[in-house]
Amino acid sequence: MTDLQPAFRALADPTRRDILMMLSTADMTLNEVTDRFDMTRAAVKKHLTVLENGALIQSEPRGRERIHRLNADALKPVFSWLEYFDRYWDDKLADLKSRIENKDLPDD
Amino acid sequence: MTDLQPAFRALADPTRRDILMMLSTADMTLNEVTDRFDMTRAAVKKHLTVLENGALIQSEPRGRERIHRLNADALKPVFSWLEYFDRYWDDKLADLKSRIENKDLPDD
DNA sequence: TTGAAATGAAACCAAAAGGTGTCATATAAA
DNA sequence: TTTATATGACACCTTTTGGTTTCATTTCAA
Repeated sequence: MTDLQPAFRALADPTRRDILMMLSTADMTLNEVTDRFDMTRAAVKKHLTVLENGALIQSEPRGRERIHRLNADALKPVFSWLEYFDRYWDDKLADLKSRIENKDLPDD
Repeated sequence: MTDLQPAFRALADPTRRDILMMLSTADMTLNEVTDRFDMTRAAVKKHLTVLENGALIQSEPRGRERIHRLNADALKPVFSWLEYFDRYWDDKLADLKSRIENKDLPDD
């Protein structure tokens, strides 16, 4: 089984969750991410490292820059872990299923 | 909106995730939880406090004991937060929906 | 080719986290 | 009513975390 710890660890910080949200709309360089926070580039760099350790993002160099990209698939094991508990929800599966089914589906 | 931080914080530790799993099968006292870990009662007590701060468990005294119970509903906001990202999954919604639909449903 | 820009990396720091042991208090039981 | 049990609350310790500043390296651009 996959080691959930690096991913859960990465998700535990609000700044890192914000970064994930940001990267869901656009790939970004370190400087671009830093511009959106009130902290130093070095601090943001550390957050990106933690996210990358959890495989929640990937990055590759482009010239002197490095592009950071969301890797949403790495959230699947986390999602699955949580999913175990849905059988203990008061309203069970109903509301989750309805939420999922009301999304703008791709082409199925 | 709900403050996700206490819940994500609580989930970040593997011992606490184990405790949640344990409490999903049975309510337990502090001593009962402690028996299943290789750490002191005081340490387990702290974990229970963090879990309770995230509302992931609830507790009430019973005589000189205190019963700890899973509160799975508190995972819903976490689940919802993660759910945002499923649109970025490679295989989109297909596998999640199938997993959910294959559970032993209650009575619908 | 020289300077500016983007990142990497290290040393350092304060606070938070995860543990421990000890003592106090409340309740059950002999 | 003693005594044992279950928990609560501290004080304390070490490691991790989240942040900083500083310096080095790589690459683009004038």
